[in-house]
This record gives sequence, C-alpha cells and structure tokens, in this order.
Amino acid sequence: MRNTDSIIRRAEKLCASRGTRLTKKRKYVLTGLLESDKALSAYELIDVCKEKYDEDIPAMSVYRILEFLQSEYLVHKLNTASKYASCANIDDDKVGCYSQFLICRSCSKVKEVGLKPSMMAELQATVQDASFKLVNPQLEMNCLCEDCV
Amino acid sequence: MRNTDSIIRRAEKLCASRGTRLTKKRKYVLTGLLESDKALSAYELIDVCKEKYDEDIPAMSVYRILEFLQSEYLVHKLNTASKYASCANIDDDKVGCYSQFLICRSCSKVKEVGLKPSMMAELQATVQDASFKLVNPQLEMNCLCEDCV
DNA sequence: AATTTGGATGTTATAATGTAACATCAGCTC
DNA sequence: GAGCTGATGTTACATTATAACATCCAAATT
Ligand SMILES: [Zn+2]
Ligand SMILES: [Zn+2]
Ligand SMILES: [Zn+2]
Ligand SMILES: [Zn+2]
Repeated sequence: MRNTDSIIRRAEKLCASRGTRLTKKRKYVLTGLLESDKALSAYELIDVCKEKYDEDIPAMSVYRILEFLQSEYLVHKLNTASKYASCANIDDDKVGCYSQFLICRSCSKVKEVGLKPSMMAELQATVQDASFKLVNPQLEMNCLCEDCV
Repeated sequence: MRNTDSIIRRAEKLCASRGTRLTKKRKYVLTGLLESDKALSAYELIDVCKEKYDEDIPAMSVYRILEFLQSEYLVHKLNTASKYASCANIDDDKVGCYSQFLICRSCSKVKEVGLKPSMMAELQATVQDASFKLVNPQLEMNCLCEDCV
C-alpha cells in the first residue's frame, strides 16, 4: 500500500542514511508526485505546491529539488514527456532498478514496470553490437491509457 | 550505400506517389539530416541550411517541414533528445518499420536498429498487461558512442 | 550565545524548444 | 488571367530549462 506519510518517512530515513536531508520543500514536491498517477512538469508541480500547501517555490528551486530527488532514486524524469514521476518502487527494495514507463500521451498517466532481465540483456547486446555504451536503460513507451483510448 | 542524391530522388518519387511534393526547402532539411550522423535540432537545421545552401528558413517552417518529413516516413523525431534524424531505412524497403535508436547523450550521434519482432512482442505484452495501448513502439536508448565514452 | 560554514533556496536573466494565428506566396486548373 | 490549394512567412507567445549570483538557514564549533 502506498501511504504517502509512510513513504515520506521512509524517504527521510533513506536520505538521512546517505547524509542528505529531505527538507520541507523537497517533501512537498515529492508528495505532489506521490499523490499523482500522472507525470507532472516542473511548472505543474509549482502549481500543486501552491494549491495544496500554499507554498511558493520558484521554478529554479523546483528543478533543483527534482534533480535532488532523482539523485536519491525517489523520482524519475520522463524525457519523452519532459515530466517527472515518483518511483513506483520507493516503498520496496527495488529502488534504483531499471524500469520501463508506459506513458499516456494524452493525459500523462504513467505506469512503471520492471524491466525483465532478458529484455535488459537483449537491449545491452544490441547496444554493444553497435559499439555504443548504454548509459541508462530506462525505456519510455508512447502509449494511451485505458481512459484515453 | 547511402548516396544523398539517389536517396533524395527516391524520396521525391515516394512523395509523388503519395500526391505530395518534396519542395526545395524540404530537400534542404532532409539533406541536412541525411548528411549528418548526429541527430539535429530544428534550430541546428536552420543553421545548416543557412551555411550549406545560403537559405534562410524560419523556425516555424522548419518545424512544419520536419512534421511533413515524418509523415512521409523519411525522418524520425527523437523525443528524448528533442532532435531529428533521417530514417536509416529510406533507401530500402523497411521504411516505416519500428526501430530502436541508440543516441549518444554527449554528441547526439544516432544509430537506428530494427526492433526484433520478439522484443516488439514482449513490449506489446507488457503494455497490454498494464491496460495501456502502445501508440508508437519507437525505443530510444540513452547511450554514449565510442568516440565519447 | 555568538560564529562559522556549507547546503538549500531565492532572484534575475536568458537559452532552447515548440506552437497558434494570421498573412502571403507560388504553382496548378479552369 | 482568376481562383484555388498547399507551402511558406511573420509575429507573438508558451513551455521547459539553466547560468550566475545573492541570500538564507541549520547544524556544528568555539
Ligand atoms: Zn523507479
Ligand atoms: Zn490517458
Ligand atoms: Zn527509420
Ligand atoms: Zn558521442
């Protein structure tokens, strides 16, 4: 069960164990993403923080906070959408492992699914055959969700 | 062998057969992409057309031309990079089939590789299990090329 | 308690990517 | 030539993102 408060507490401990801090504003941004089943842009997150917490966070800060949350493996950036989503695995032990993201091109609803090792291996092989090096195996799939089909 | 002129002639015929026209400016943009092994942004293409053909094409037109070239299956948009690349299969009969793109995050060098049917099937299955519908199976992989590692 | 210090945040300006709305142009048909 | 259609131009603006520099704040040290 993804209870926001318990996830936030877990995230706080994770950060503490790494010597970083989950500050109030960082919590607001993370909570905004946790409580959304859609990926949100930085500017949408500004609006969410204003509306739900009456907190004005400038764009620059939101970008920095998102970068921090990514570095802590709490949030993913979906490059094809230029939006951000909380990691579906925050509350278990798979945090940081590789995923594919099904992204609704219409409403930005996102589902994060683990990338099968066999798939991962195939992708790796293709990349190596082409003399490239895989930096980040995150797969983003251009989809429509069931509400939008 | 990817000879620009012969590809352009082929592209002209393709367009003609569909009742569209490969105009001078569309040729310039397509040629710019064909002769680059790196994906280019719309604004980089403006510069290329200016430098190589002394042709000033406004941003709006370049975006429209890129959209046209995509609709003719001559060009791909790489969403993770916000850049564009000519289709590696223009000169054979695989035009329009599904691909994965290895994109160097450092220099934008791109390699387009056919997506194996088995992979395609696995991806489809994952998407369906999640009650999503796959709109475009294009895979973009965040890589480093051999020059940039 | 006051000081120091480094990380977090604020401010301002600007870059890069992309689109909407409306005007004009160029090539074809009649 | 008149009229039509698709292609291009113009202007304005929206969205996403970063650089550079200033300030704040909380925890540790004195
Ligand atoms: Zn995740
Ligand atoms: Zn949707
Ligand atoms: Zn292609
Ligand atoms: Zn490279």
